Amino acid sequence: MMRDSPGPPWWHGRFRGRGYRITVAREAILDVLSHTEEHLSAEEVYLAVHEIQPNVGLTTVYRTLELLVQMGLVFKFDFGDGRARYELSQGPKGIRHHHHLVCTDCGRVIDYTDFIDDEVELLGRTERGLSEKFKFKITNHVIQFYGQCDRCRNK
Amino acid sequence: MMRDSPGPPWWHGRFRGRGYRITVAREAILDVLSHTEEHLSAEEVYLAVHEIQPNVGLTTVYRTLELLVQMGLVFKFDFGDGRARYELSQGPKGIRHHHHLVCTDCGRVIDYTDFIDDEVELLGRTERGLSEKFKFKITNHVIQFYGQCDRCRNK
DNA sequence: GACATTAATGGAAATGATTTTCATTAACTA
DNA sequence: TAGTTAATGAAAATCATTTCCATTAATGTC
Repeated sequence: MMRDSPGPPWWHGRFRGRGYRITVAREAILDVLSHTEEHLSAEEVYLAVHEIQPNVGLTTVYRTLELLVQMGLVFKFDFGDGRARYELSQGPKGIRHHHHLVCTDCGRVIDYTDFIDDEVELLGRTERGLSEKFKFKITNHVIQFYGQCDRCRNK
Repeated sequence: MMRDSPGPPWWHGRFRGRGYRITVAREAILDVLSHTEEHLSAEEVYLAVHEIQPNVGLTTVYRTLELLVQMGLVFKFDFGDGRARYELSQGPKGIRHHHHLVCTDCGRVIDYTDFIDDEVELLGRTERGLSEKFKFKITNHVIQFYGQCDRCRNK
């Protein structure tokens, strides 16, 4: 994996700009999020953060994740297993934009990037149309497919 | 509003075919769902059902909604307000296929049918591609846009 | 139509994710 | 370095959803 570049993390500016403080807890949470490929739940983030900063509480993790979602730095998903899942929306490395394929039997989630270009193109067009018609300031979208994965189908 | 056609409701066959019983509670729940334009939560369905059949419990509403989702008769959505929302997926009247636009400030949800044809076309194509590549049996999809509605923007 | 079988039900209790409260701590600013 | 106040953490509260289990009622059979 690529080594992190030196100097202050890319998101410091985003925080300072809005008057948010840069704290140990926030550093740790963003560190965890930017070093995983998975769709972590709040508790999973908490456990991972605990390895680095044992005195960061679960409450803070929830609060911070919510803040990051509001700021647009993190996407929040519902894959139907009763807990929210979080994912960095972008980053210095420019995480590849993807959508999700969810198995309704076992809960497995597959990130796919195929067809993304067409999807993004259509979404952009739709977004512009909807913004105009309904006077919405659209900031985000979700596309997900649900079904049964191969493993579950052959059970 | 159009009067319901006489004879047994359209969904009786779907139930009988799978060996599910036709009960008072299920009749009432489907009745409520097929006479609303809204995205009801389980509790809202319960309250509406209570008007017709006061002895149907909340537990049964949850169970039935889950069953209907499994059967594909009902769609379950998460609009981010902490409770699931349910909507008849189709019906005798062939409810217009639509997608959702959600205000992240006030929670308002707008159903839109604009651009639906293009969306459905693309989704179909994507669905076929994904099914093949990942060996998924895709049964459903979700598209939603999030943003700030006009009212909330001018506050 | 009465009967047997068993799916379906409902109320209470349990669960579990997320939020609230509030006293304490630690970033930032002057 | 001190003052201001946003941020934190632990415990308690919330609240949607699920589980348990004794009871009821839908369906097929005689």
